[in-house]
Amino acid sequence: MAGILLVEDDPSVRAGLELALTRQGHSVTAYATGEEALDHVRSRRPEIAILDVMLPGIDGVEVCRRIRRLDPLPIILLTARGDDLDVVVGLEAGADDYVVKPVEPRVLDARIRAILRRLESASPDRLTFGDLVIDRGALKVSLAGKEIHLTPTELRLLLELVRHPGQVLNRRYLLRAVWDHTHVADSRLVDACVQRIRAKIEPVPADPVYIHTVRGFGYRFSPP
Amino acid sequence: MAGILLVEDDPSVRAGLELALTRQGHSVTAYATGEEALDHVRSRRPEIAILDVMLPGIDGVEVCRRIRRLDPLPIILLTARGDDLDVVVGLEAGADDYVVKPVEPRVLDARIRAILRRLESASPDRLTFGDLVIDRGALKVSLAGKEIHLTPTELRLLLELVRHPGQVLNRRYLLRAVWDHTHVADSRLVDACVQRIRAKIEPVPADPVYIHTVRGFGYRFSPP
DNA sequence: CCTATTTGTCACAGTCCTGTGACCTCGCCC
DNA sequence: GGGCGAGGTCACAGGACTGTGACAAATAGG
Repeated sequence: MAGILLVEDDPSVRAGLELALTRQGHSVTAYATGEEALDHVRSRRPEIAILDVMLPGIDGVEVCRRIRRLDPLPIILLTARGDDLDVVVGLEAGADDYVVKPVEPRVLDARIRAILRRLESASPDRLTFGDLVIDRGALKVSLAGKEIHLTPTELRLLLELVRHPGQVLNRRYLLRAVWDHTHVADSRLVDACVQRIRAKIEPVPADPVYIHTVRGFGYRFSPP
Repeated sequence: MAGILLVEDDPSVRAGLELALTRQGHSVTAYATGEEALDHVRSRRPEIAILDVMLPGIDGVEVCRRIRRLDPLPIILLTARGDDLDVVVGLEAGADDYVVKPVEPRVLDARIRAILRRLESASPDRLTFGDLVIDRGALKVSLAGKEIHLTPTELRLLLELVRHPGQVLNRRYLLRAVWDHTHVADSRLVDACVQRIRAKIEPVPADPVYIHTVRGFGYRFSPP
């Protein structure tokens, strides 16, 4: 069901959690280090991340912060210590929950489901930005009530921009997120695609209301 | 700030939590029973509810279920027992978090903020220095509420300075950090760029408030 | 197999940005 | 106060970036 990213350096704990969560019906990918986890977030976009705090190299809290810069996905921190200060620091770093080991798999599962449930209800399938309505369930976009036809790539790019409203996303990021390519950096692909979307959704493409160019950095979707 | 509904039957615990949360800047309404809490949800629509599980009359988990039928507001369950089964049952009942008493007020506050943050779905990566606001996610800079346009290089330099508030950064360092290292150290490049930023963000560029010159060393960003 | 659609690439033009050097001003030290 | 060196200011030409339309390759559908 959910694509879970699990990071835990202790092999036996890792295997145990992976097995337990898989049994609960989740699809789990497990790593031992933060670096691998960050790569995974960049390339595979999991639904939720579970990070052990004590990791070799970059620690879990720092991984949490870095993931936050990449993606708003929910994060559960896992730790052997239940120190109050740790909890506060972890949550301030952007984590959604902080769980003390050892944890019963069914408890972890319940917490995962609680967070995902909240996320579902908080992010409905239909998003409205002024005249622009994006139906993520039906994969339909309409402007002022009239349905707009977007091609698959255009739709993926628009959805990716919309997932981070107000944030500037650079071309490299978008190339990785929308196209799976390990593309050359100086490709005009993103520009061309943005331009095509603008032609369809912007009343005045030359003076965009939704997708703004941020020279030297990338593009930003922001509600009008 | 947030309208918190607190339900706890033990008067001393109730008073303690109410005080602590109020001190953290929340607006708290406290009750001793679930019935009162449900009335409050119906009439006042709080932003978040914190429920003790052991309550006279309707217990906290049941209150949680009934609130869920009324309103999707986030709920934190509070309990003296940390039984795994209780946790699972509580979260299944629709709670967003489950905290075991005794709880440090700052931990509770951190958990409240984590949930509210998730709900607002906004992680405003914002820095504020007096009138100057720098949004690192949106890459927007504003002064006294009015948006300022910075060019890419100006923005990179400002961000680099802001990353080390109060520290003097020399020109060589800035050349490496902001420009690629292929530039000669002995140029007016950094100065010119600082000057351009000052012209945009300093009320009186000749008497800078944000970016200070440290003769013979470099520049220092320090909040006013 | 043919056609229509979609997608990646390219060239070009316009706009905006930026590094540079010259020159000026200021602060500091004697 | 004078001299010196560091920093401020400025204009401008070259360069970097992006928008745009055209086009060919890839793909899907009939």
